Amino acid sequence: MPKFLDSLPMILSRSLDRVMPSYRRLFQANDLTDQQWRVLRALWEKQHLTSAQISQITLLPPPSLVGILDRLEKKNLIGRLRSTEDRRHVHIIPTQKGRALMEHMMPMVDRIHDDFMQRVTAAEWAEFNRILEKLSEPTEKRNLA
Amino acid sequence: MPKFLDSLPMILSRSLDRVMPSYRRLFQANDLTDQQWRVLRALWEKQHLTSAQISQITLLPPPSLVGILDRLEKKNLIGRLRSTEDRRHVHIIPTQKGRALMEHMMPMVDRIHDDFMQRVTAAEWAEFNRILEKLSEPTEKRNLA
DNA sequence: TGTGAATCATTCATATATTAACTAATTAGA
DNA sequence: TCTAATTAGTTAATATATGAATGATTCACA
Repeated sequence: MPKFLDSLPMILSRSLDRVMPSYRRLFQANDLTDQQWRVLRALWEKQHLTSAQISQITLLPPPSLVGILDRLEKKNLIGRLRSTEDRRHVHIIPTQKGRALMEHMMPMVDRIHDDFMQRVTAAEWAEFNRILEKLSEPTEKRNLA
Repeated sequence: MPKFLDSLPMILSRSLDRVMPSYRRLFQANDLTDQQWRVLRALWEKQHLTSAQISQITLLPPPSLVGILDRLEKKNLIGRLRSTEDRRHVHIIPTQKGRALMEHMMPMVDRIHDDFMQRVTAAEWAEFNRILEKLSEPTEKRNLA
């Protein structure tokens, strides 16, 4: 008798609802939404990404990404640059101001992450990821096994 | 060096993105959104809930719930009934049509859940829940320990 | 017993999610 | 080489999320 609250979607949603506020306080203090930070965070690892790549990394659907990039551009945190080789691609590049904000925030974001990690052992974290992967592994991949 | 994609929010978001499509196909076949189904699902266990109770159970924020209830009411799946004892409360009750839809869908929703559960052992599922609870336990509760 | 605090549902403004469709640019193949 | 199929980014329509504020009630309690 699976209870509603113990279903996989509800468990994951509830955890997200509990985890996000710690991050969101920091984002709001820097006038960013969760999603806007995700885009900057993706650009932290690689300063030169196309819109499609950012969508893949951040899990933000392309139609949403358009508005998010618009607002980041309006705040002068990123720039859009249409590719010359393949004119369908648009390269996203952080501005000076964007890089400065990222450098300001990254240590605090890492700190929040570390605080969560301290709640469990390294073995528990590994086990958690292993089971979650089994639970949510894409069906296509499963059929190959 | 915590990588972006391995952060708790991204891991949970990615899993949700992978799990939801299985459910969403069923919801769409019955002309429901994820959130609209959540409300009906809550009314499955208890056919008499106030708006605030539904918000707590479903994790749907009150401002969102207003519109969701509006649309369920327009589809004649639920009814709103203002309480006589405390006129601030609004009781939400499934209609005949709503109950019929719930009874039609519940077995299939349970089936999807069971399919996910078959991916892991009972021990793994328990361990998963235990670790996730440690990871996302509210701060207030943690301070009491 | 009156009055400020708390509660419930709601509205408002803005940002994002979802699905379908559309445009411009590129590629694949007959 | 020319057209059909693909791809990247975008627009459109509708639904939901988030945070602040409001209106109507009810509660706490001096």
